[in-house]
Amino acid sequence: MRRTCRACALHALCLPASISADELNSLDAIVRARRPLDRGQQLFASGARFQSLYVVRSGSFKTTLETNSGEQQVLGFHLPGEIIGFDALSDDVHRCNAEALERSSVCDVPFAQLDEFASSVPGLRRQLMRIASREVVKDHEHLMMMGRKQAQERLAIFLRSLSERYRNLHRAPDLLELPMSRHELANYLGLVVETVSRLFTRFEELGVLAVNRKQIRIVDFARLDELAGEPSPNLESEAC
Amino acid sequence: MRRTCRACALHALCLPASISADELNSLDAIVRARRPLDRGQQLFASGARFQSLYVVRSGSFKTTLETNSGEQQVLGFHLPGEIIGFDALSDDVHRCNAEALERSSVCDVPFAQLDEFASSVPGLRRQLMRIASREVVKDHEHLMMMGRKQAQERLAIFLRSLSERYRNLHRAPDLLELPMSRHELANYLGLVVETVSRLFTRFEELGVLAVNRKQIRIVDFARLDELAGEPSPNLESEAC
DNA sequence: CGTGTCGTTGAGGTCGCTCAACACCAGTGG
DNA sequence: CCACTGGTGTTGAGCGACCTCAACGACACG
Repeated sequence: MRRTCRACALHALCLPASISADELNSLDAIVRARRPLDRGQQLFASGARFQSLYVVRSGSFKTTLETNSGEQQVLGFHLPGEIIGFDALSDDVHRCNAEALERSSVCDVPFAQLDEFASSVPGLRRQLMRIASREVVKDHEHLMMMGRKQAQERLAIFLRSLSERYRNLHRAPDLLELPMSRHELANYLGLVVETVSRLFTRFEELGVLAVNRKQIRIVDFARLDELAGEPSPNLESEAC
Repeated sequence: MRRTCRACALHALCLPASISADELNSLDAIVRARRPLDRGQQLFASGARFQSLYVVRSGSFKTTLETNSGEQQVLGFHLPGEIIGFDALSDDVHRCNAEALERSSVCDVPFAQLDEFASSVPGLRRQLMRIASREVVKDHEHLMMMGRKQAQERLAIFLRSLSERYRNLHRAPDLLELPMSRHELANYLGLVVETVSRLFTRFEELGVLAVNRKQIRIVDFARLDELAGEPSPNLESEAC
């Protein structure tokens, strides 16, 4: 089960990006495997002491934040190659919950050792900051979606972005197997589940998607872009 | 105009936190002052090449993201001691706009030199990650507000949080001098300006605030907490 | 088959948006 | 001194996108 970073398919997306072969071996010595988590199991909980960053190796996770009134806000969904836990670096306590959406496995990267190692490897140091920064950029886009977009655009933007992430993982970008429930998706989008359900129906009627429970096929990328509020340049709107 | 980090009042909040006196001098050699910006002037624009992180020294800034349809989303407001530019570390290009809300000054911290210096100073390295992580935590809270809170709660949460930041800066926490326009505030909260205006009126009628244009006085902190959706423990709601 | 979870659909209500008018203030120029 | 202007903030009326509530259908699991 334990494999080396070198042999890992996620190599280029992950921490090892842009470090040498020698250094890769040292990193391998730090990274620990972890027994797979089942659907619904927590990787860590808000308030827990921070020790490690986690890299999704297979499956998927959601991170959530609890309001003081007990509701949850889904902050993000995390696919293989993505790193979870950066919010905990601020004061060594996890600030959100991370939960497996399906049977999933992670690499456990003890931060103290990683930081120690990074001090001598500028490339790794840089990559760490880069990934933390990407988290910020991702959140900013999420914020823009929540603040300025209406329901239809939100779902379209989400599907497009998920498709893009699938492409980066060398999965078919038009065949989305949603790991999250409608409820979790709606929550992430700042909507209620009924609205999302109606949108899937509408998108199917428009010939943009083929929906079968959690299997979504994107039929018309150009129109999906339009629905996302980004009129594709090569396809003029019929109104003009 | 140019002052040292050592003499700076923001010392403890900023990058120098938890580094030694010697190291502080080295940091001083890196940091460059910059001529003050007037209200409306941009510190950097989205798409610009990233060279420096900026620390707000006086005044205040907003960061914004532009949608593809040309609208803006305000991502955050930045008070003295706060650091702007972390979103640019992902690929050395600024991913948002930063604009002065009033006459303001910043410290310019060239990142290449900072990173170089940080390699030999574990405390600084750690502090850099800490601040980046705080940015993530802040965005997560903003997201929760946008996703799960209604208008009244949003404004109350914002005012409470601003008051807290004032307290950290040793300013009176009940006397808020809002540097942003109603429009910018509404945008940040994911609302329209009319809604925010009505809320200020309502909060004043409720005896929670005293509002005079951009000068806001918090009259009743406990009730503001209630409006923020956090029933204060020592003050039971009159309904029970 | 019953039970529970999840997703879909319908009917009705409401919070916040849209649109429009007006108040307030500062700056400008006669 | 006042009129004029533009920017900013407030208020009112009406509407609509999304939420709420409720029922039902589909599927998994015992």
